[in-house]
Amino acid sequence: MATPQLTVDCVVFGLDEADQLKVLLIQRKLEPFAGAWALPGGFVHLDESLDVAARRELQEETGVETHFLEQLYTFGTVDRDPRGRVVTVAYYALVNLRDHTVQAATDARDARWFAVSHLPPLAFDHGAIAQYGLQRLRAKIRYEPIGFELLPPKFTLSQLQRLYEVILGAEIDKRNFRKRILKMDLLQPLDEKQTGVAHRAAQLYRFQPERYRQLQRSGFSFEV
Amino acid sequence: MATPQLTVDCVVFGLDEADQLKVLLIQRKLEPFAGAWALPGGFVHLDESLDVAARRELQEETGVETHFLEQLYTFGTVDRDPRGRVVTVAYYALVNLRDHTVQAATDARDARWFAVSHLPPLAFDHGAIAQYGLQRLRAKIRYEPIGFELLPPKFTLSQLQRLYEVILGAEIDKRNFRKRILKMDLLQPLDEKQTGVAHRAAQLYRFQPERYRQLQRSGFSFEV
DNA sequence: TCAAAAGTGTTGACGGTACACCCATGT
DNA sequence: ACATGGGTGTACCGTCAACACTTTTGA
Repeated sequence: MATPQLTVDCVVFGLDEADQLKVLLIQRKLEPFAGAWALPGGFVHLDESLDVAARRELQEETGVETHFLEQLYTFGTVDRDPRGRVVTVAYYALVNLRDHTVQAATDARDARWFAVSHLPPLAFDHGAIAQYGLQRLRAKIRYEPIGFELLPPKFTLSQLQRLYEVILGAEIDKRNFRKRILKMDLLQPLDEKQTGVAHRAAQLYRFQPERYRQLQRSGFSFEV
Repeated sequence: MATPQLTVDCVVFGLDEADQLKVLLIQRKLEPFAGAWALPGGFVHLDESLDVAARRELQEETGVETHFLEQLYTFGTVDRDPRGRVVTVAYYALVNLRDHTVQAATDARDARWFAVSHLPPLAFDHGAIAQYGLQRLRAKIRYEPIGFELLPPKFTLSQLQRLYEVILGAEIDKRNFRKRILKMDLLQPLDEKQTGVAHRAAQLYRFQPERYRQLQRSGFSFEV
């Protein structure tokens, strides 16, 4: 029996040096939509699971590897691909952009980071998929500690706060934010401070995933 | 290029007369898993979107039509179907079971309601899918007014409270529950009372979806 | 010495939780 | 008259939001 073809697509988010939220796009070489920007993705092979396919396509098309990859939604309207019936399982990923900037910028495959607020027109229904991913990110960052995936392993509380402010689009009170976050006991203060800044150096912290899982089991729920 | 075949499956929830949470299953006629219980579902046609396919399969296999149908997750491990590579887009649905009891029970296709706490062994990975659906229902019922989909159009506050107690698995204080729910201004008290009960007749209410959408736009968020 | 961000406590308002008794109805 | 669930108000406590000044560092 004939059923639709199946692809995966990835909405990859990163924070740039200026704390701006970015999405990773590739420029299509082939028709349809040759020359247009699109989400990285492609057909699912018969011998790989969906998330393996998503990671493979992301690696092949952009060189990016990510720790955090989660299924977003499956898009399956009849006319979303002019080549015929293609259903796509969309994923979203969070990466520490500093690790990837150079690779993506110099990449022969022409992958680039775009500010979420200034995405170019996208191929297929990828514009809608990206918006959906952003919506999910905004919702999920409030009740799961996934923001840390966008930061380097060692970060300051101000970096974390700016991350929340950018993604949620709202200012947050510094003292209250610090109290809330530190009270959760999820961050480990390191024996290091920020260096090379023209002001008082900030304490560096590390997120403790093990601690989070432990707290989760005892009924704790993350809330920002 | 060969890609996986695509099916849809539905986890349909209903509340029975004794306020027990039930799931609708069908008994398979064909191999693989002939004779085993399974979620209603089947292959996606080339000319129908995913949610249309889900509704069609549900209707064909059980006679049930539902107002509330939402995508759950797409399951795509390589070995989940012995026939070959099959990816399934799972949906969950909520129905007012009283409307469907007779149909399903007398249905030639052998569809039956099972208590969520006593599901038989299911075909494929349908057991895991059903559990995932239950988890989603438990989470979502707290922050979106979807519980009403499980009740008749006219219901009492006690019915609603029992619904929450059964699904969340916790007792709720009657006075606080009523205050919270009524304060939201989502329920319309009707000019009718419960009849035929051996105690004081309860006020009947109707959920106002229009009102909810209106409140949503002004930033209101449902919380129970 | 100046600029720029780090760091730190208290108070008041509000919302949530705990809790017990009388009422209406059918048998 | 009795059994069964329907319906109602208050007081306390804890949590969250608002808010401003001192400290450290490099230029």
